[in-house]
Amino acid sequence: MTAQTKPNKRPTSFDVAKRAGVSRATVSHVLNGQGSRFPEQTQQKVLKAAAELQYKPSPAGRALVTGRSDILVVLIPNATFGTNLQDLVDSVSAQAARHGLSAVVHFAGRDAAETLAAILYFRPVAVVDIGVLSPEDRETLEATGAVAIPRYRHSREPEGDLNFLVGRAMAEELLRDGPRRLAFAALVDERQDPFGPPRYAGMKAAVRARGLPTPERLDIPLKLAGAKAALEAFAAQGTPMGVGCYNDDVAIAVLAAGRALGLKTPGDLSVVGVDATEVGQLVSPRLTTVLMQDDALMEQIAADLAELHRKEATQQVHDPRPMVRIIQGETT
Amino acid sequence: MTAQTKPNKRPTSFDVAKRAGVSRATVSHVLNGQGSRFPEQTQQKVLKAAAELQYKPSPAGRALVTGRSDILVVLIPNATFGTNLQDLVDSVSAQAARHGLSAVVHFAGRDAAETLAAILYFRPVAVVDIGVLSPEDRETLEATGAVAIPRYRHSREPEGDLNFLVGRAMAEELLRDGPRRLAFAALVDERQDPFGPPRYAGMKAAVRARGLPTPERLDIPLKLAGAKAALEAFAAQGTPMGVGCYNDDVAIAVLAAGRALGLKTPGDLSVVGVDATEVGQLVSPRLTTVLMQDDALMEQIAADLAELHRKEATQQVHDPRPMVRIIQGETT
DNA sequence: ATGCAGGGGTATCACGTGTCAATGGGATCT
DNA sequence: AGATCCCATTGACACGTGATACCCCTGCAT
Repeated sequence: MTAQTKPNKRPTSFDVAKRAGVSRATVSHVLNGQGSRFPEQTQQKVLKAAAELQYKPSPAGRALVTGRSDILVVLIPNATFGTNLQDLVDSVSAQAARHGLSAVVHFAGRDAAETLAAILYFRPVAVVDIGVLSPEDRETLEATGAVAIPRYRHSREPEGDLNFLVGRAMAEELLRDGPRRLAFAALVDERQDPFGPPRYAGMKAAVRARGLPTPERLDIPLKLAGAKAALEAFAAQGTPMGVGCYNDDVAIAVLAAGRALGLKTPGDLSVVGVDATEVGQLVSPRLTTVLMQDDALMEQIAADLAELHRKEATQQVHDPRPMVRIIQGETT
Repeated sequence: MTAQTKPNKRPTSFDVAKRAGVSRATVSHVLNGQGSRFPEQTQQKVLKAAAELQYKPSPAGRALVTGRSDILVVLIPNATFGTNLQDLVDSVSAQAARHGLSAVVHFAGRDAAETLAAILYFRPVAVVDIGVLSPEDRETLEATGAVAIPRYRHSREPEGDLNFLVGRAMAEELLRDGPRRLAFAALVDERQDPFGPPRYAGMKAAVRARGLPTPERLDIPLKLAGAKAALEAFAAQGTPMGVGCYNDDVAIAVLAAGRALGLKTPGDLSVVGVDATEVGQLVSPRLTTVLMQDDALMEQIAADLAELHRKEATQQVHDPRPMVRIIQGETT
């Protein structure tokens, strides 16, 4: 077989042009939305040929000439990857695919600079960032031409931040049946955690509004021994007490520690988690927890994504109503 | 300012060449390992210039000319993303970075063809696949020049599969104190799950070896009501019974269902989970669970990764010893 | 007949890289 | 001294695409 055998390569725009009987430039124009200048018949020829060959533009070629890839990075805080974040990833991936983008998940590392460098490597069209990047990082990112999503924060005030509201809701639930000593149970993990501080701040604000002493912060590891030790010092000051937890997993650890210390729940120790995890509703006692439903955030992300491949700037989504709801369990 | 202002672009290999006083071809040769042909002095000049400019080759340009990107895809089964998988991702990412590759996480979707297409889009150097891809998919993948990692399965026999061993260990633990009726509690989730079947198979094999009736399969949702309904039919046949669960979360659901049905654990209902989750050790009763420690798999992946940018074919790792260990809890 | 306008299409450049084939020059061999 | 060889280096091409500037042709007005 000396004859040239087809190396089974993916078709290029040149192949499409040949099949459609036009030049490669015409193909490029038609396929990139500039086709309105061409008569209907020509456009159809090109579209038909492209479809028949299952032509997909080469990402590398496109990236080389435009200086930007077709990649959308979804930046995930490394600390907590629960069902809700997974749903976010699924949703964003689906939307990205619909807009011809390819979504890529990236877990934020310990080192912010390293994380940013890894992202910049892809020269992405946009980065979906739900709180990992600092304002400076976002600025650096946008200086390269990438879009940081969501583009608008609905509020610069802490009171508008969803995680702040979560903290406040926890404190209010814990103080429902009267004043108690409160604490915030943070996650002990070397990975960075952007959500803990605002939740703690929310608790502190709610407590301060009632004239009660500032809740302290406990670092709760997800091991019984360590959690018990961490809770012991706080418990030694007397009961009853209430602990608002970073998430349901931490709440379960606090409950286990309380059990080991012989504390009654909710009598001596009441606990509130965050996330409304399935597991949290399956343990005994069933967890009281906070469900966050950030419709505004999701809508804003969807809107930003939709407006991405048009040139228009995104409008701020109309009705920002972050929602926080207490799921009543048996631990408060 | 009519003078040309530096547009602050990233340096190209041309800039490096200019600074080092050599040609661009020389730069490319030195930086791609072919530099042994050049005298030490020239290499140092190039390396120094590249370092000073912080030169990073353009992924797009490189991908365009080589037909392959610098991307390593880590394919994750969508069903279960626990701490262990996250550790795997971390480990692989770090190794990839060390070899100049960029790791990208991709969650397998429901549609296998779609997942494969999304992967192929990146034209990755390699894909780390711990059980999602079918043999045909792997073949398709490798036909494009990508490497499917791990390259070797240590055993084609089911007895060598780690998940099979997990199932067997669960059955043996459940039967430790004498024969009981067994069941496998599978995850009810629309997302695909590659690990459930081999675990179930392992249980069946162990049970059959003892001449006991085949364990049935229960679909356990992670909600109390649904889990209770699913367990009720099985429980109606009489006690005692033992349930091997897909993972610790399912095990917790089974325990909750048993509690709701008034079953004693471990008297009437004994339960074994998988993964040795932190939460599993914090609930009461503390979970008996199976810890998988697949050193062989991790070593194989590391070896494959290391040999990737050399041209050599990977040797099969020397000592394949998949390890499965029972963590004794209070549920058996 | 000549100029003009504009629709329809294309030649060509630029993007940044890896690599083959070729060049020049110095050293060695005959 | 002339031929040969090798080493260090480089020019040039190819990869696939988006976009700018240009050309050609037709129809119409002058």
